[in-house]
Amino acid sequence: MKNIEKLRRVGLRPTKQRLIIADLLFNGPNRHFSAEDLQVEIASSGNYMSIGTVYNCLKKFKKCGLIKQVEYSKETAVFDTNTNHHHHFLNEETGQLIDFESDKLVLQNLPQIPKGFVNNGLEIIIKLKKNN
Amino acid sequence: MKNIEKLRRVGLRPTKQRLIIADLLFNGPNRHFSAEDLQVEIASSGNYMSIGTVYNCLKKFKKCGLIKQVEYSKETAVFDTNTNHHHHFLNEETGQLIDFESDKLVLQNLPQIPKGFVNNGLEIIIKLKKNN
DNA sequence: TATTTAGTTTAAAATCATTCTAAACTACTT
DNA sequence: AAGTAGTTTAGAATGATTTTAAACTAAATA
Repeated sequence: MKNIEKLRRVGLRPTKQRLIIADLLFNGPNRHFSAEDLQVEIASSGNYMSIGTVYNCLKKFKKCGLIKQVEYSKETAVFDTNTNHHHHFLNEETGQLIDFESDKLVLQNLPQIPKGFVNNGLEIIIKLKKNN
Repeated sequence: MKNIEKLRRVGLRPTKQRLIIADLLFNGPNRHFSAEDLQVEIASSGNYMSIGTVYNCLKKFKKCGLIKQVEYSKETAVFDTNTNHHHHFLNEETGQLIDFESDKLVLQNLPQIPKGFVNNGLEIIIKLKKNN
Protein backbone atom coordinates (compact mmCIF):
# COMPACT_ATOMS: atom_id res chain seq x y z
CA MET A 1 0.00 0.00 0.00
CA LYS A 2 1.29 3.44 -0.82
CA ASN A 3 1.99 5.57 2.23
CA ILE A 4 -0.13 8.40 0.89
CA GLU A 5 -3.09 6.01 1.00
CA LYS A 6 -2.12 4.80 4.42
CA LEU A 7 -2.26 8.34 5.77
CA ARG A 8 -5.51 9.21 4.03
CA ARG A 9 -7.10 6.03 5.32
CA VAL A 10 -6.56 7.11 8.94
CA GLY A 11 -7.70 10.65 8.22
CA LEU A 12 -4.31 12.35 8.16
CA ARG A 13 -3.54 14.93 5.53
CA PRO A 14 -0.58 13.56 3.59
CA THR A 15 1.84 16.44 3.89
CA LYS A 16 5.38 16.37 2.54
CA GLN A 17 6.76 15.93 6.05
CA ARG A 18 4.43 13.09 7.02
CA LEU A 19 5.28 11.26 3.83
CA ILE A 20 9.01 11.60 4.45
CA ILE A 21 8.53 10.03 7.86
CA ALA A 22 6.11 7.37 6.64
CA ASP A 23 8.59 6.35 3.95
CA LEU A 24 11.29 5.89 6.56
CA LEU A 25 9.08 4.06 9.04
CA PHE A 26 6.78 1.89 7.00
CA ASN A 27 8.90 0.66 4.11
CA GLY A 28 11.15 -1.63 6.14
CA PRO A 29 11.11 -4.02 9.08
CA ASN A 30 9.64 -2.98 12.41
CA ARG A 31 11.76 -0.85 14.68
CA HIS A 32 12.01 1.13 17.89
CA PHE A 33 13.16 4.74 17.74
CA SER A 34 13.10 8.12 19.44
CA ALA A 35 12.12 11.45 17.91
CA GLU A 36 15.75 12.46 17.80
CA ASP A 37 16.84 9.19 16.13
CA LEU A 38 14.27 9.86 13.48
CA GLN A 39 15.32 13.46 12.94
CA VAL A 40 18.89 12.28 12.35
CA GLU A 41 17.65 9.68 9.91
CA ILE A 42 15.59 12.27 8.08
CA ALA A 43 18.72 14.37 7.74
CA SER A 44 20.66 11.35 6.44
CA SER A 45 18.01 10.87 3.79
CA GLY A 46 18.74 14.37 2.51
CA ASN A 47 15.75 16.12 4.06
CA TYR A 48 15.32 18.47 6.98
CA MET A 49 12.61 18.63 9.58
CA SER A 50 12.28 20.69 12.74
CA ILE A 51 12.20 18.62 15.90
CA GLY A 52 8.78 20.09 16.70
CA THR A 53 7.40 18.66 13.48
CA VAL A 54 8.91 15.28 14.20
CA TYR A 55 7.18 15.25 17.59
CA ASN A 56 3.88 16.47 16.13
CA CYS A 57 3.96 13.86 13.45
CA LEU A 58 4.76 10.99 15.80
CA LYS A 59 2.01 12.10 18.13
CA LYS A 60 -0.52 12.06 15.30
CA PHE A 61 0.73 8.74 13.95
CA LYS A 62 0.32 7.30 17.41
CA LYS A 63 -3.15 8.71 17.89
CA CYS A 64 -4.18 7.20 14.55
CA GLY A 65 -2.75 3.80 15.42
CA LEU A 66 0.07 3.80 12.88
CA ILE A 67 2.70 3.44 15.58
CA LYS A 68 2.77 2.68 19.30
CA GLN A 69 4.69 4.26 22.11
CA VAL A 70 6.72 2.02 24.37
CA GLU A 71 6.57 3.03 28.00
CA TYR A 72 9.73 1.79 29.67
CA SER A 73 12.10 4.64 29.03
CA LYS A 74 12.16 7.43 31.57
CA GLU A 75 14.54 9.59 29.52
CA THR A 76 13.15 9.74 26.01
CA ALA A 77 9.94 8.74 24.32
CA VAL A 78 10.43 5.52 22.37
CA PHE A 79 8.12 4.60 19.52
CA ASP A 80 7.46 1.26 17.86
CA THR A 81 6.28 0.55 14.33
CA ASN A 82 4.96 -2.84 15.47
CA THR A 83 1.33 -2.15 16.32
CA ASN A 84 0.37 -5.76 16.94
CA HIS A 85 0.01 -6.97 20.48
CA HIS A 86 3.47 -8.03 21.62
CA HIS A 87 5.92 -7.83 24.49
CA HIS A 88 9.52 -6.74 24.92
CA PHE A 89 12.91 -7.83 25.99
CA LEU A 90 14.79 -4.84 27.38
CA ASN A 91 18.55 -4.57 27.58
CA GLU A 92 18.71 -2.23 30.53
CA GLU A 93 22.30 -1.32 29.88
CA THR A 94 21.71 0.00 26.38
CA GLY A 95 17.97 0.59 26.33
CA GLN A 96 17.70 -1.71 23.31
CA LEU A 97 14.32 -3.38 22.87
CA ILE A 98 13.51 -6.64 21.13
CA ASP A 99 9.94 -7.70 20.42
CA PHE A 100 8.52 -11.04 21.31
CA GLU A 101 5.18 -12.36 20.25
CA SER A 102 2.41 -12.92 22.76
CA ASP A 103 0.48 -15.61 20.98
CA LYS A 104 2.17 -18.73 22.32
CA LEU A 105 2.50 -17.42 25.84
CA VAL A 106 0.31 -18.96 28.54
CA LEU A 107 -0.64 -17.03 31.65
CA GLN A 108 -2.50 -18.65 34.51
CA ASN A 109 -3.76 -17.51 37.89
CA LEU A 110 -3.77 -13.89 36.95
CA PRO A 111 -4.79 -11.77 39.90
CA GLN A 112 -8.31 -10.48 40.30
CA ILE A 113 -8.83 -7.14 38.60
CA PRO A 114 -9.67 -4.44 41.16
CA LYS A 115 -13.38 -3.60 41.56
CA GLY A 116 -14.71 -1.10 39.11
CA PHE A 117 -12.02 -1.71 36.52
CA VAL A 118 -11.41 -3.94 33.54
CA ASN A 119 -8.20 -5.29 32.06
CA ASN A 120 -7.16 -2.88 29.33
CA GLY A 121 -3.94 -4.52 28.22
CA LEU A 122 -1.29 -6.73 29.73
CA GLU A 123 2.35 -6.10 28.96
CA ILE A 124 5.41 -8.08 29.84
CA ILE A 125 8.94 -6.80 29.99
CA ILE A 126 11.80 -9.22 30.34
CA LYS A 127 14.91 -7.37 31.38
CA LEU A 128 18.12 -8.76 29.96
CA LYS A 129 21.62 -8.86 31.29
CA LYS A 130 24.69 -9.99 29.37
CA ASN A 131 25.62 -13.52 30.48
CA ASN A 132 28.94 -13.38 32.31
CA MET B 1 14.19 -2.25 63.40
CA LYS B 2 15.05 1.35 63.98
CA ASN B 3 15.55 3.35 60.81
CA ILE B 4 18.94 4.56 61.97
CA GLU B 5 20.04 0.94 62.03
CA LYS B 6 18.44 0.28 58.70
CA LEU B 7 20.48 3.05 57.11
CA ARG B 8 23.73 2.04 58.79
CA ARG B 9 23.22 -1.55 57.69
CA VAL B 10 23.23 -0.55 54.02
CA GLY B 11 26.18 1.78 54.50
CA LEU B 12 24.34 5.08 54.46
CA ARG B 13 25.28 7.81 56.91
CA PRO B 14 22.12 8.43 58.93
CA THR B 15 21.73 12.15 58.44
CA LYS B 16 18.82 14.15 59.80
CA GLN B 17 17.31 14.38 56.33
CA ARG B 18 17.58 10.68 55.55
CA LEU B 19 15.99 9.82 58.86
CA ILE B 20 13.07 12.15 58.22
CA ILE B 21 12.46 10.42 54.91
CA ALA B 22 13.00 6.93 56.30
CA ASP B 23 10.48 7.64 59.05
CA LEU B 24 7.90 8.63 56.48
CA LEU B 25 8.60 5.75 54.10
CA PHE B 26 9.34 2.78 56.29
CA ASN B 27 7.00 3.11 59.25
CA GLY B 28 3.79 2.40 57.37
CA PRO B 29 2.35 0.28 54.59
CA ASN B 30 4.03 0.10 51.18
CA ARG B 31 3.42 2.93 48.76
CA HIS B 32 4.19 4.52 45.45
CA PHE B 33 5.28 8.15 45.36
CA SER B 34 7.19 10.81 43.46
CA ALA B 35 9.93 13.09 44.78
CA GLU B 36 7.50 15.97 44.83
CA ASP B 37 4.83 13.98 46.70
CA LEU B 38 7.41 13.22 49.30
CA GLN B 39 8.60 16.81 49.62
CA VAL B 40 5.01 17.87 50.29
CA GLU B 41 4.65 15.16 52.89
CA ILE B 42 7.88 16.24 54.56
CA ALA B 43 6.50 19.75 54.76
CA SER B 44 3.24 18.43 56.26
CA SER B 45 5.26 16.67 58.92
CA GLY B 46 6.68 20.04 59.99
CA ASN B 47 10.06 19.72 58.31
CA TYR B 48 11.63 21.26 55.26
CA MET B 49 13.85 19.72 52.64
CA SER B 50 15.18 21.05 49.35
CA ILE B 51 13.98 19.14 46.32
CA GLY B 52 17.59 18.37 45.44
CA THR B 53 18.05 16.59 48.73
CA VAL B 54 14.87 14.62 48.23
CA TYR B 55 16.17 13.44 44.86
CA ASN B 56 19.63 12.66 46.24
CA CYS B 57 18.18 10.70 49.09
CA LEU B 58 15.82 8.65 46.92
CA LYS B 59 18.63 7.88 44.52
CA LYS B 60 20.80 6.58 47.36
CA PHE B 61 17.95 4.62 48.92
CA LYS B 62 17.35 3.02 45.55
CA LYS B 63 21.01 2.20 44.98
CA CYS B 64 21.12 0.56 48.40
CA GLY B 65 17.97 -1.48 47.76
CA LEU B 66 15.75 0.25 50.30
CA ILE B 67 13.27 1.28 47.62
CA LYS B 68 12.64 0.50 43.96
CA GLN B 69 11.86 2.72 41.06
CA VAL B 70 8.83 1.92 38.94
CA GLU B 71 9.42 2.49 35.24
CA TYR B 72 6.04 3.14 33.66
CA SER B 73 5.73 6.87 34.11
CA LYS B 74 7.16 9.04 31.39
CA GLU B 75 6.49 12.29 33.28
CA THR B 76 7.84 11.82 36.79
CA ALA B 77 9.99 9.28 38.57
CA VAL B 78 7.82 7.01 40.71
CA PHE B 79 9.30 5.10 43.62
CA ASP B 80 8.02 2.06 45.48
CA THR B 81 8.73 1.00 49.05
CA ASN B 82 7.84 -2.59 48.15
CA THR B 83 11.19 -4.13 47.27
CA ASN B 84 9.89 -7.68 46.90
CA HIS B 85 9.34 -9.09 43.47
CA HIS B 86 5.87 -8.05 42.39
CA HIS B 87 3.88 -6.66 39.48
CA HIS B 88 1.53 -3.73 38.95
CA PHE B 89 -1.90 -2.74 37.89
CA LEU B 90 -1.77 0.69 36.31
CA ASN B 91 -4.70 3.03 36.04
CA GLU B 92 -3.57 4.88 32.95
CA GLU B 93 -6.00 7.70 33.48
CA THR B 94 -4.68 8.66 36.90
CA GLY B 95 -1.26 7.01 36.97
CA GLN B 96 -2.28 5.15 40.13
CA LEU B 97 -0.43 1.90 40.72
CA ILE B 98 -1.58 -1.16 42.66
CA ASP B 99 0.79 -4.00 43.48
CA PHE B 100 -0.01 -7.61 42.84
CA GLU B 101 2.02 -10.53 44.02
CA SER B 102 3.88 -12.73 41.59
CA ASP B 103 3.94 -15.94 43.58
CA LYS B 104 0.71 -17.56 42.41
CA LEU B 105 1.10 -16.52 38.81
CA VAL B 106 1.91 -19.21 36.24
CA LEU B 107 3.75 -18.38 33.05
CA GLN B 108 4.27 -20.96 30.33
CA ASN B 109 5.92 -20.96 26.93
CA LEU B 110 8.05 -17.97 27.68
CA PRO B 111 10.08 -17.01 24.62
CA GLN B 112 13.69 -17.99 24.23
CA ILE B 113 16.07 -15.46 25.73
CA PRO B 114 18.25 -13.89 23.03
CA LYS B 115 21.76 -15.34 22.65
CA GLY B 116 24.35 -13.89 24.97
CA PHE B 117 21.82 -12.70 27.54
CA VAL B 118 20.10 -13.98 30.63
CA ASN B 119 16.71 -13.15 32.11
CA ASN B 120 17.28 -10.41 34.66
CA GLY B 121 13.71 -9.85 35.80
CA LEU B 122 10.25 -10.23 34.35
CA GLU B 123 7.66 -7.58 34.99
CA ILE B 124 4.00 -7.48 34.18
CA ILE B 125 1.84 -4.41 33.89
CA ILE B 126 -1.88 -4.78 33.66
CA LYS B 127 -3.41 -1.54 32.46
CA LEU B 128 -6.79 -0.77 33.91
CA LYS B 129 -9.75 1.08 32.54
CA LYS B 130 -12.86 2.04 34.49
CA ASN B 131 -15.68 -0.33 33.58
CA ASN B 132 -18.18 2.04 31.92
C1' DT C 1 37.48 16.73 73.55
C1' DA C 2 39.31 19.22 69.54
C1' DT C 3 40.59 18.71 64.81
C1' DT C 4 40.32 16.78 60.44
C1' DT C 5 38.11 14.96 56.44
C1' DA C 6 34.96 12.98 53.63
C1' DG C 7 30.31 12.92 52.72
C1' DT C 8 25.89 15.75 52.72
C1' DT C 9 22.74 19.60 52.15
C1' DT C 10 21.38 23.70 49.99
C1' DA C 11 19.83 27.44 46.70
C1' DA C 12 20.37 28.54 42.47
C1' DA C 13 21.76 27.73 37.89
C1' DA C 14 21.98 24.42 34.19
C1' DT C 15 20.23 20.70 31.38
C1' DC C 16 17.35 18.26 28.38
C1' DA C 17 13.27 16.32 26.38
C1' DT C 18 9.09 17.93 25.11
C1' DT C 19 5.35 21.34 24.34
C1' DC C 20 3.67 25.82 23.15
C1' DT C 21 3.23 30.07 20.38
C1' DA C 22 2.07 32.66 16.67
C1' DA C 23 3.41 33.68 12.08
C1' DA C 24 4.13 31.75 7.52
C1' DC C 25 2.74 28.11 4.65
C1' DT C 26 -0.05 24.45 2.14
C1' DA C 27 -3.52 20.84 1.14
C1' DC C 28 -8.04 20.57 0.22
C1' DT C 29 -12.81 22.64 -0.54
C1' DT C 30 -15.80 25.79 -2.66
C1' DA D 1 -8.99 31.19 -8.03
C1' DA D 2 -9.98 32.16 -3.38
C1' DG D 3 -10.97 30.74 1.16
C1' DT D 4 -10.16 28.06 5.31
C1' DA D 5 -8.63 24.83 8.22
C1' DG D 6 -4.86 22.25 9.28
C1' DT D 7 0.41 22.10 9.30
C1' DT D 8 5.17 23.54 9.76
C1' DT D 9 8.58 26.33 11.72
C1' DA D 10 11.97 28.77 14.84
C1' DG D 11 12.28 30.04 18.99
C1' DA D 12 10.52 30.58 23.60
C1' DA D 13 8.54 28.20 27.50
C1' DT D 14 7.96 24.34 30.60
C1' DG D 15 8.97 21.09 34.05
C1' DA D 16 11.46 17.27 35.99
C1' DT D 17 15.88 16.28 37.25
C1' DT D 18 20.94 17.14 37.77
C1' DT D 19 24.83 19.97 38.63
C1' DT D 20 27.54 23.39 41.07
C1' DA D 21 30.11 25.08 44.65
C1' DA D 22 29.78 26.85 49.15
C1' DA D 23 28.29 25.91 53.84
C1' DC D 24 27.49 22.28 56.94
C1' DT D 25 27.85 17.85 59.70
C1' DA D 26 28.74 12.99 60.92
C1' DA D 27 32.35 10.10 61.79
C1' DA D 28 37.32 9.27 62.23
C1' DT D 29 41.60 10.67 64.21
C1' DA D 30 44.63 12.88 67.29
